[in-house]
Amino acid sequence: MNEYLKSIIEKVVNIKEKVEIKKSNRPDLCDYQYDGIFSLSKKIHVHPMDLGNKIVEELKKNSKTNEMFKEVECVKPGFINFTLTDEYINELLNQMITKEKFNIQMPKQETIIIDYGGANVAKPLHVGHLRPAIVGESIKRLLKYMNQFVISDVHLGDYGLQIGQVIYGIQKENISLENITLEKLNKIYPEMSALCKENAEVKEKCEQITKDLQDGDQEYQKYFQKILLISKQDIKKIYDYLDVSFDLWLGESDSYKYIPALTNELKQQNLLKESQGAKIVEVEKPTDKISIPPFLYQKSNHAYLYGTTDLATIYQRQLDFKPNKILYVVDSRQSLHFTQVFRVCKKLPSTQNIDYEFLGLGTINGKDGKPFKTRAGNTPKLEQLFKETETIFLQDEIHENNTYSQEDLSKIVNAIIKFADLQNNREKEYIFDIDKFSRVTGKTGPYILYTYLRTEKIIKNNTTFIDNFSKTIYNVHDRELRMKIIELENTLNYAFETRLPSVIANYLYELCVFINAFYENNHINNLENESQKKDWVTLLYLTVEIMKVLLNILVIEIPSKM
RNA sequence: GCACCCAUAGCUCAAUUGGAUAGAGCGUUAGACUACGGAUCUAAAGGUUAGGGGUUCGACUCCCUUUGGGUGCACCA
Repeated sequence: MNEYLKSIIEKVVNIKEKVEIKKSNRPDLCDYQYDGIFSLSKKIHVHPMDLGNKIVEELKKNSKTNEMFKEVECVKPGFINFTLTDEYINELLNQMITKEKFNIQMPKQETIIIDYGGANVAKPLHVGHLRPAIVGESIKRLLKYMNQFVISDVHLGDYGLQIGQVIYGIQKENISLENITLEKLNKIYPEMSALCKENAEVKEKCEQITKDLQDGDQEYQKYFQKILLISKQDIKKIYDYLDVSFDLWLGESDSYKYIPALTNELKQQNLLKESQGAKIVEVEKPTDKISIPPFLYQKSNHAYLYGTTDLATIYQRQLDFKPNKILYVVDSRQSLHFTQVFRVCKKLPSTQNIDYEFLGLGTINGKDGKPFKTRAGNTPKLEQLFKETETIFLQDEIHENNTYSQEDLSKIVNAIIKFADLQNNREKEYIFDIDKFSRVTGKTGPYILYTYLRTEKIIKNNTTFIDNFSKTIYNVHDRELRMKIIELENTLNYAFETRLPSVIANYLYELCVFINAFYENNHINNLENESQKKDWVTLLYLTVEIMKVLLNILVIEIPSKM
């Protein structure tokens, strides 16, 4: 459609212009609109109304126009309105149902590394880890669906001060290597973290342990390996529950062996500078309006920092995978840090050709608008949160006579949490209200699942009917649902470009609203007209296929019942 | 102190990146079940898009400014 209009416009005005037909926001007037007339008319000094009419006239000369559009008109300066013919809508739907991936045109393939776990070893996953996991997994699936070659990396925080603190705690309490357990780790970390804040001497000791560990101290390495093993198992358990997976389970510690080569390259480029005993890289540009502080590469005690490992990790990835892009799905508060890291990368020959994207996440807040805490004032652990969600969901009297398998329950809990999270723009913070999210009415996971299941039931009862669409559309609800389905390509492309799973979540919700309206007003089982029945079953079949794909991108699995 | 982000219906959020009359859910009010899963559907009420100025044919969207919130600014990650 865009290409077609573009060719006509080029013919009329004789200049090349990006042409995009948008979905109309005046559905009473038309299905689609083109609103670029004003800027065009300014360029060639013609009145917008005259230009609009001229383009419409040219369009109407072409027989293709009559096949596609029932109406093409310019009723107001600046706009051309398009209304599709039923035949053309059905033609598009037929292509969606017969061709692979709904006949969506895919962007060109690139190698993309996506970094989104960010869990820290030695502490249990809490609410703060929920968003990076869900949003990251969803973006990964979206990119894969859009034909990208994607490699995901959990990038564990496993070599920082917290390890030094935990090792210090273990030694202090005389725990032997084989007696280290998850419970003990979960207890020691917060204790030592607090202790370091009030006791400078202890903090210094922990820093020294961290440094020695990084330098390869045998004793500390043994502890580290054990902690890593225990902690990874625990982290994996939670990610498994969330259906979140990674191609690479690397961490900060894995990047250490690349630091010498990285340091070499920095020296070759003459980028390392001394400052107050530490080594830094200046990242400010002359064009900057604000000042960006220098990137801290190495501490004055010669220990490395998370920025160093971030750089070394990029260096490693560049060697292993030659990626076109690296995406970071992390807390927005890390924005400045990554600006610094990316700027250093852009100065180094081996990493400067990679595109870096910082995909920031807003925080999850409680009902009071402050960061989400339990009643006791702690950040809730994810395990607790899942259990609580389950309880709240089952409390609704609707479920009184229902029993759910544990498998279905966990799928429902996942749907509740994920749909709530993903429908929000990832850059903004949002209020976590589990009572609201668990409700079966409204814009919730359960509503989506309910819609899916009742629609799928019809198809299961009528499978033999699935076929191509005839040329007919039967009523307004029917047409609205078909129009919504046609929007799929635009939606996926937009979500892909913006890296916003919320675009998909919102589309899916709107699709459900149209399905339910269709469902209520059009009763398939009573139909005597076989052709119409076939059309409608086929329509619902296509809808369900689309829902399956979108739910998968949103990391939501479908339970056997609701 | 400097910088960045945010402010939209009573509440929680949209608005395809500058287009026509700013849309949903919850809540409120009024309707629809001898029908494929009523956990649904059909409607109504609810707005000076925080205030003020500017750019533009056109501004929730861009610029300036005031107010109110959040966040970040070198040896934590």
